[in-house]
Amino acid sequence: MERYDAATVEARWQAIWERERIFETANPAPGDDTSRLTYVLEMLPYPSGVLHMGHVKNYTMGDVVTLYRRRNGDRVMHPMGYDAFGLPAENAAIRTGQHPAESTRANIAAIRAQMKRMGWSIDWTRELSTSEPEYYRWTQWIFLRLYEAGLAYRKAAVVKWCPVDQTVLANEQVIDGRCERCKSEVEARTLEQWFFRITAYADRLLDDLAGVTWPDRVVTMQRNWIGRSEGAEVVFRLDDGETELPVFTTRPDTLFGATFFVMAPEHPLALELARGSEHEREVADYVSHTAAKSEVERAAGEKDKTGVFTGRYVVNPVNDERIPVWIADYVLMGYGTGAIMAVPAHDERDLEFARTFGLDVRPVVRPREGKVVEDGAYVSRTADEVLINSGDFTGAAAPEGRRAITEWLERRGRGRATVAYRLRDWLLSRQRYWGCPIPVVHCGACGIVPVPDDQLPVLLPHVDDYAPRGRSPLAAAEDWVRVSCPGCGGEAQRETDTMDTFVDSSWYYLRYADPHNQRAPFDREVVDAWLPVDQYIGGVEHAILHLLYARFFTKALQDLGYVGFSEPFQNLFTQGMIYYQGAKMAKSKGNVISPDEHVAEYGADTVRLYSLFLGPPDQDAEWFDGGVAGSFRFLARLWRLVGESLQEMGVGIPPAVAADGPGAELVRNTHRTIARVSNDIGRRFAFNTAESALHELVGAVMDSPDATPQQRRFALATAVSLIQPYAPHIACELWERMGGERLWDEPWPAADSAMLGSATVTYAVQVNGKLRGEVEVASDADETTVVAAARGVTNVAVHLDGTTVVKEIVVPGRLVNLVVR
RNA sequence: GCCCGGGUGGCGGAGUUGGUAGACGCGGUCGACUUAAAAUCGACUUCCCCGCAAGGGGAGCGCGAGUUCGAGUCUCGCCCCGGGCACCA
Repeated sequence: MERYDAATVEARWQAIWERERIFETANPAPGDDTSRLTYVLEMLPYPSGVLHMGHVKNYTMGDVVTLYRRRNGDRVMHPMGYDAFGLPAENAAIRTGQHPAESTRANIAAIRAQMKRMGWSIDWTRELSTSEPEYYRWTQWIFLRLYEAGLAYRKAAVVKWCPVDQTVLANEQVIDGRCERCKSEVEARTLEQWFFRITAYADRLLDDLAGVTWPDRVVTMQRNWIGRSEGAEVVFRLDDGETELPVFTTRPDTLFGATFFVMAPEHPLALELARGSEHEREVADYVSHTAAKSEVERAAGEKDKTGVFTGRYVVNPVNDERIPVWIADYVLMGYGTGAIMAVPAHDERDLEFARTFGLDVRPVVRPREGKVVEDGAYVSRTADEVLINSGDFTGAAAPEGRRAITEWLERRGRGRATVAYRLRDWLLSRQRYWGCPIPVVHCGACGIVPVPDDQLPVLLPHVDDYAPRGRSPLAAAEDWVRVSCPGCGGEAQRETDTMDTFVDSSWYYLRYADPHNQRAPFDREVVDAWLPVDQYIGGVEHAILHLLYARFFTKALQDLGYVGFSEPFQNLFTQGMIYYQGAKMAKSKGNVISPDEHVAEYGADTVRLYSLFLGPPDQDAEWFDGGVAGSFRFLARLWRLVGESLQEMGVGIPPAVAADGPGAELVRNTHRTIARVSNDIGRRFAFNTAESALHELVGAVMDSPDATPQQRRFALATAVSLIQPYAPHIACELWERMGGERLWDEPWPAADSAMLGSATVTYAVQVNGKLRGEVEVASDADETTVVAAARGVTNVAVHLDGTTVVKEIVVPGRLVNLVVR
């Protein structure tokens, strides 16, 4: 047989697969059995350049799962698309002068070509791009449905502004006070912006995590992000006797320990309180000073407490005590009510503040056991505490005290049990060009008017100057902005902000199911048949943003009756990142390896194989170029061995062969390999060790010259069959040469459980836990026989000499340990 | 500070319910084939000690304890690396 030439083999099979359209999976017809419908999905790429090795690993993993499941009888949908709107394309466009629509189109074409060259079994009839009007028309449509439901709303708010990208950012896109993308410090601005009311779903987003099979750390990250805290709202009254100032606390049991009261500088009443008093100037200075501080200074800086006294007091509802009101930036406007009761005896931050400004510290709980530090202040973490200095509640255990005080407040209308969340509403407006237009019109007479469905899509106009200037570049497209109001017909303006890209990717997995629907984003019956996604695969960097937003969309669409399920992704697998030369492989780091060179040198099968051989798929891995050759050698060896086998016995694929003669072990080994590979791919997601098992099997063929040609063929044919999910081109080629047909239609090999064991087993023999020898016995030998054989091993006997065996431990099939004295 | 991962040869990593640590691959050394090289095939490749050798002994999975006949794996206390959150009341 000629030498293995990947390029020829791969071109041939890719042509066959395309001609036979084997990657396409039609939607179920009415009445079809839907029980085997399976949806395997990898996160769609962002077309800012070509694919790199991280993508290769991601999509190869999805392809292995897809091919494996197909051969196990599933009808698998495996689609692909492009998350094509967004800042990187636009920023690149500003640099290069190429319009984002053009660069995006070019990048998509390049990526598509790469994907086809990799031989991934993608159903191209379902391909979509979020920047195409056929897609974003429905993004707009969904926005309008959320708007009608009150889940999209507009409000003026202090928002995070990126001065470089010249746009607002969602909370989730601010990392340590810096823009997630360009790393510049974000600023605070007050703007009218669009929000999605994701907070309305906080509890469900939290509770439904129990029903999905996701990595623990992703679940934990989402939980922390939502940040649910149970506690109470306690209403303090200002010394004017009227103004009510509620606070949120998780520790109503410490209410008697409140010795002062603190409001955030952004609190609407902050300036009001000191007006006309001697404190007015100081308070005003402090408020404007903290407003000028950047997020970075405020968040990452020292935790030194600063603040000013307002000269005002509030009354503690539980004991009518007057306590001073301070303004301090350690209280955040965005959480709870923007004001707190300070209990310095039992809260670190309050204590630090009290010490800085000489305020009272009054302990009101005491641990049943344990030390009380200094003046009785300590930060409590245990539930085992008792109330002290707390009026009628003194002596109660803390949990009871908590309940009792909350009820007491509730009865008097001075408070109630409540829940606070860290999660904020999702700010979706962006003052940028390359995004989905928000389909509303601003009319002087009617206010905000949604664009009627029959006028969708609101097309993104072509503008030549899309450089950001703090307002959307769309505002410059005056002809486009000017529109007649759909309500009154009067003169009106289009909304010029575009949507956050994460809106586009929050529903794409639904569109795949019904990608050409012209009347609706998707048909409910179709999505209900396919979804939730059975296996979602992507980078862990999306643990919060994308996954949280997509879950929110699914739940909102369920409530509106458009889908019949509440979670989009039943099983999630997060792959680790690929490092190269010690850094994350990323375009911004300039250390991106494209698969193209390696594919040109060794072929797609080799690159696919090596991308999953690097290590456990959920862990980060270092790419190193030298390793690719090893995967190629393996395929070339398999190729050669099949060639030799063909010379030896011609074509034929034996369904099973007997385990007898010198090749018996090879046959058993083959069955064990089937079991290992199936378990590793199907259950463990251990793609690297499945490959190792196949290496071993091929090695065993070379080590078994005495096996019969049929036995060797059986082992080789099985190896070819098992390698197909990883290296489908060479597998199909060799399978065909051995006399098989359409390997992708062949059922996945089944291991004969009777063949999994060997005729004999090797026992390790230990004396007092130390390995002293090995002994081979029949695998059905009983314990007595095994122990006798173990004692007979020369080196074991030496170590037993002059001792008494007090205990014999036999682990069946593995080891004997003789405990001696 | 809190919450997750991770730490095993020269390197990437195996080690499934506690049971022969180092599978598989990379790299390296030696050998076969070859005029030669490449390719391929074979042997060796954790460290130390004894032995010409076959073989034997000891140590060893970040560090220190513990449980156990037996610990990379379980428990406790630390150290280091990576990630997430971080004044969230």
